[in-house]
Amino acid sequence: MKKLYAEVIVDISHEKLDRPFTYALPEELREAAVPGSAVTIPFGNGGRLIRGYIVGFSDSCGLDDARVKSVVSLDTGDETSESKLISLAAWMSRNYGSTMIQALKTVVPVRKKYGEVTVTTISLTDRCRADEYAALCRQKGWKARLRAVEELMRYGELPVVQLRSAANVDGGVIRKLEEDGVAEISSVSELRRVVKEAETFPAPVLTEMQRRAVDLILEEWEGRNRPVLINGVTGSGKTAVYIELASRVIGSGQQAIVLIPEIALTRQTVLRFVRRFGEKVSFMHSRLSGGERYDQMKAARRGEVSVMVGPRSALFAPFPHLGLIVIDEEHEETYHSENSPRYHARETAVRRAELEGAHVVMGSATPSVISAYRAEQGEYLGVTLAERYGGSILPEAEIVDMRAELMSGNRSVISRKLSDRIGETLLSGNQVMLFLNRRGYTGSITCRSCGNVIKCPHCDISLTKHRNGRLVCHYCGHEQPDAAVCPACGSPHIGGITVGTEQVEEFLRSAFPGAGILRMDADTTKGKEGHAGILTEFGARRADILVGTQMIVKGHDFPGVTLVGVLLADLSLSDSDYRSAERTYSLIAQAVGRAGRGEKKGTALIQTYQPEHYAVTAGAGQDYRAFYEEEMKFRSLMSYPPAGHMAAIFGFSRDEALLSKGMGYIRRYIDRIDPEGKLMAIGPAPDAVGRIRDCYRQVIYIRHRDRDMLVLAKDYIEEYVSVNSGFENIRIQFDFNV
DNA sequence: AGCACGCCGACT
DNA sequence: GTCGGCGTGCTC
Repeated sequence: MKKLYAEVIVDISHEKLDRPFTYALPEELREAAVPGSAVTIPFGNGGRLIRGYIVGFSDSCGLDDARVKSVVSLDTGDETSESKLISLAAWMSRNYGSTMIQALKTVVPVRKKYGEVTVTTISLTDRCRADEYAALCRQKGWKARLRAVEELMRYGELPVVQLRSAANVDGGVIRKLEEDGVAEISSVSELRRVVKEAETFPAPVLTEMQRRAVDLILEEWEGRNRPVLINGVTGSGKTAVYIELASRVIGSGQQAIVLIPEIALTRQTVLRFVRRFGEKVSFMHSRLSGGERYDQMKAARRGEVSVMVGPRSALFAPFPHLGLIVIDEEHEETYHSENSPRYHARETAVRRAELEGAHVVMGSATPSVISAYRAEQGEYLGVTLAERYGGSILPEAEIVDMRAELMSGNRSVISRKLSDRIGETLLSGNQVMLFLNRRGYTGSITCRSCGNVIKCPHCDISLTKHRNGRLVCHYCGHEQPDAAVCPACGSPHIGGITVGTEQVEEFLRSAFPGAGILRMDADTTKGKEGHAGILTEFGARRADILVGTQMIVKGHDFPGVTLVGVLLADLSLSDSDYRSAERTYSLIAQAVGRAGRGEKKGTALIQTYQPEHYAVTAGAGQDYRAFYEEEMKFRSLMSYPPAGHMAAIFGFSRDEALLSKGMGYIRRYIDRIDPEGKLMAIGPAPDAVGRIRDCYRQVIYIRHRDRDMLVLAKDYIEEYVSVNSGFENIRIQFDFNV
């Protein structure tokens, strides 16, 4: 029988070792070994035994057989938090079709060069002794030790890493100092903490409705422990529920992870956790340096913090006794990773919780259709928070038909009605928020007379205008010439809509000369405190009108705002993928929810070219149920998720012709995988961005009723690609969360 | 990260 | 000569 080799990642977090090593796999271990298996292997010159993880197998090895060592044993049953994270990585690599190394890197952060991370400190045992020792070193000419002792004497105590670089010595020298009794190394760390000496406050008293939700969830935890989906209208106090549940978990000696979409936009949520749990809270954000991030993870591992608040990546905090994972705003797209492994934090959280016996609680005012579907199927426990906190009433929403506006001669982006309302609101001394929906802005073609959006005849997805002037479908590759008149009504007022926040601001300045106007978009928030600065200004009522893109509708409460205007509400409907209606509903409902958070009753005005579209009407009324029912009809009809399963196969290459050829072969191969023909494939077509840094990108979508079939197809395709030499210069990536 | 190897100055 | 610290480089 042929010899079998295992590719093994060694359990040493160091840049230089961050690659697989080949080991021979003894015959008796073959059966039980799978990718992700923990193994004991000899490593280094001394052949000392360390832990490693199998990431793959091969029956040949590229190097001299004599140099290859053997796997000593398979390690099972050692269920530390770390090894559970490794199995999570194995699951991710399998489920999302990435390599095990990529998955491991995502889950277990690899420590970059030493320098910034301070963990253990070294201190002098006794001053006189150090003096004597220094003299001895001088006499003996022990340069390295002398440098180290002198450095130590200067500070008395300092981090080991710092001493190593300052005195230019290695671990051996430092160990010698310890052996000779001059210094002692203490493992008391100096982790840089993000929360220091915060004052904590008792938990706020829950409302009757929140209390009922908590009880329902606690009861579920006692029994089936399904993931919980809280559908709570804006202002119903989901955060209070999260905090209550987190304190229960912490009270029983466990830890909690709180995922949020983006820290800049959810500052208030983070602050509430800090106010409640103080120093026990740590949070992560993109501005954190690698070292700081590493420190936060380390603090979690040691149990020095009990709550980790952060984006997607915080999901991998290595808590020893994870009890709860909260996913706030679970519908947000930032939970879906764009890099391999293209994991979804929601699914991965559920999997991690399963592995560690923890609970998952997610919440949203506008749940993703997928989660709502799972709740409906009983896979998740659905909990509803229907009332707004403090009894404040839902705003009155009105839909403005922009087609009529155009017909009566108003070609500006702001309707007369909205303009009038803005005037009234300013007069009464209240504030206005104008939300410009810029999703779908990239090149879709809308008729301004009838609201028709040009769609693909095969996919029911908006066509996108390419630079060559042709209209292209990103799903199936269908192409047609640009239209001069609307195919539905014949109007010549058809084309891409080009409106920016700047134009809106200009319009407002001329229409309301006295008003204070703030603009918030990618341009004005570049600075460090960009978001916070503008929001504080507006919150302090130093301006009357806030104009902005998506970012202004998320999270913030401004009691002074009584009017919210949504411009181009339906623009996101023309996003070229099947989730465009979901996104549109969510944006409109959130915008409407911003109006009238205080005592005063609010009004929302929704301007649209498609006033009868269900995403618009349901969004205006914040009627999730109505939206969901309609949307599920569409998804079922088209077998789009959650009615069916869908995956994307991406191909990347610098050679466009080669890529097209290779993807064409894959497409034909897919058609042969399932003899029943139930595996549907569309494409290949250029990806949403067809080329990045001279690397061409194409995508094939596959759909099937069962997800297992898609995973099977993935395995087949991977095999196909690895045995056919034509794919050497094409990178293939899978995404199971399209 | 941790270990061995080889270089180089110091001491018998 | 040879002993031992110190820096370098490699680990399947």
